[in-house]
Amino acid sequence: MERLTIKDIAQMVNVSTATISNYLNGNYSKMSGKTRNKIEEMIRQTNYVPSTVARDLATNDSKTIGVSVADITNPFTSAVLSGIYETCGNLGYTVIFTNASGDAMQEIENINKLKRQEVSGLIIDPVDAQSPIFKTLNNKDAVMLDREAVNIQVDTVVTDNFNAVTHFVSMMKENGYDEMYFITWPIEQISTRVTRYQGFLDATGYKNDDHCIEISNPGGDDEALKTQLAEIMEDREETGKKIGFFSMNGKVLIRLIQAMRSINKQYPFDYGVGSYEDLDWMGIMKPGISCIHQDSAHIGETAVKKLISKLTSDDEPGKAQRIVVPTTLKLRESF
Amino acid sequence: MERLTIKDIAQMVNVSTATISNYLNGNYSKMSGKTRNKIEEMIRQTNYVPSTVARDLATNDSKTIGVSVADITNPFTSAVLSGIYETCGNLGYTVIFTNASGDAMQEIENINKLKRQEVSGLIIDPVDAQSPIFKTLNNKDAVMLDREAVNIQVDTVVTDNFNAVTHFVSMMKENGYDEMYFITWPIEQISTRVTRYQGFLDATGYKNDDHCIEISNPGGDDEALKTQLAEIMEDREETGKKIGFFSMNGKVLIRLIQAMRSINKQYPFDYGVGSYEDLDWMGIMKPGISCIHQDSAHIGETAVKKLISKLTSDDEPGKAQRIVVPTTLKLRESF
DNA sequence: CTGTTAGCGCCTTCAC
DNA sequence: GTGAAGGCGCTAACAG
Repeated sequence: MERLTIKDIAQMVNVSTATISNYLNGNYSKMSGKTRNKIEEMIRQTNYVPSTVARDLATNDSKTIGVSVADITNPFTSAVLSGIYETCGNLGYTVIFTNASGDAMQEIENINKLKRQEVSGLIIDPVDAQSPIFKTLNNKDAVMLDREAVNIQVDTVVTDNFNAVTHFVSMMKENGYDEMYFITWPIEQISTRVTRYQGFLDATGYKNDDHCIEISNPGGDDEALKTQLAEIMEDREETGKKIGFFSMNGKVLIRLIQAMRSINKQYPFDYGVGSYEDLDWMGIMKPGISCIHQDSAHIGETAVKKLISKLTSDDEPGKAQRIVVPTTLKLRESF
Repeated sequence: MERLTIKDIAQMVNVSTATISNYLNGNYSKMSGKTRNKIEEMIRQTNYVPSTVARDLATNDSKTIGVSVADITNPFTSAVLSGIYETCGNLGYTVIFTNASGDAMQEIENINKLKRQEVSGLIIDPVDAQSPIFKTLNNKDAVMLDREAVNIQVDTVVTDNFNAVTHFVSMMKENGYDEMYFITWPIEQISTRVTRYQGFLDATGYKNDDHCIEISNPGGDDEALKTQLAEIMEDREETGKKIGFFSMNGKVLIRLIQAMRSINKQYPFDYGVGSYEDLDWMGIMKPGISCIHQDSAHIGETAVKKLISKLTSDDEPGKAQRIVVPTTLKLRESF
């Protein structure tokens, strides 16, 4: 993919490679306007492009940041990645990206691979924030985001899950819902799920997990869910209580609505719903879905800025920080 | 991010760097089992990782493929990227990724940047397949996908847009739709849009563009669309014709449904709809949306395989090929 | 202003 | 089996 070297064009212009190098690095003060012009001309003519790998080797700085994402297929992730990419570009960094596809083992491999690539820094959207691999990270050159470890070792950018959910669910309660349910993929210590659930508990005041419905994420059939929902709804008919559901994310919401539909229940008449995550289709659903919106691209941007500021400063980073990014509410007609 | 070098561990084990290098490259036949063990042990102890950039420079082969995507935010794109990433990983390649965010200028920059990075090969999901930048590509080390140029210069992996749409729209006609409309973002010579539209024309037999509705993609307000739809629907009431719409993609479909709803029209009663693109929410829409499904990850996989087969073969690639990937239909209740 | 000269970390003959 | 030495393309002092 490459051909000419700095030496070639040095010969052609009849100067030393050092001068070309200086030209390449914008040190124009170190050469006459004349040679500068000649170099410029020659580079255009020959279509010469310097080798970044040689440069990286020489400077021992790749100006690339390695990214490991949990699952690129997730809309949240691609938005984050988009923010990361754009911000890196603005700051003169390249991104090399790896995808764990939701597999914690793959994630470990990815991180090792990135280290081998001599990236200047790491941004990680973890599958498993508790993975031992993260203990090997240095807070000087890494940032994590979204899911967080219980004792964070590196700066972590997270969404304001707790307050967002507390606020949202409180609103539902104010709207007269007597009984609320939190529906989610298995919580499994995953910080985002845990925190959203805590927000739910905080708003509702429930002391046990009777109002938490976990569904398996692979899909599978939802018979168990249907019967559980049927019972809840039946109960409602007897007591006349207004009941509401808060879904941990868009995919779970889809499952909920499908299951409800199969037992002939419609929101917002038979039940109220709200969801974490703001997806475009939520606006065109029969009654629109009220939800919590997080600015995913901004999360990526924040992570990059934090990382690069650490990379370019020479004082030690100190204790790992938790950087929280706010959310906004999108109120529609689903409750 | 790096510390030890090959020299360091050579000293520690008391052999030359060449031996270490041989070890690193699996040339175990070139050393005694004893030294091999010592080296292995030392590498584990010291946690030494060889520098890829030095290796790349020395071998002049980076084993990384550069990817330029049109817009990472598009679900199609992230699925493709996921396929690309996975396949590259299996084949021992790293991917470095750039995102044009739908901007043709940015795309040009990205491609130049990738070239500078000395990638072994390029995979491009173009914003503008006609961009002059693609004339600079070599069919030996590049593959394009999705959108294609009128005269392709490099192998291009595309979806079977024409047949998919022809087939789908024909089915709608068979279901009794007397009049069909194709709704789309501005076609603007973009091959995927052009081809889908041609499939539509083929199925319907329309000779002019009276049944093509273009909407602007930024969003904006859809007043024009609403009045246009209102007229069409009014006409329908007079003539009693059954009318159907085919949407070029999921986002356009959302706009269509929203506009229809604002004039109080519901599918499948007042009109029928179908769409290109299969998104998860289409299954939970009031009546489910019938659509055309494309296996995006498979497109990425196909592109990678084609590329790597070219990179590793030493005969010239010859004329650029068009590789078409099939689609499947998902029939639900929207028409 | 311009050229010389060491490296950067690894690979690869080519002798020993 | 092992080591010495040159080189990959570029940068960064240091001289001149």
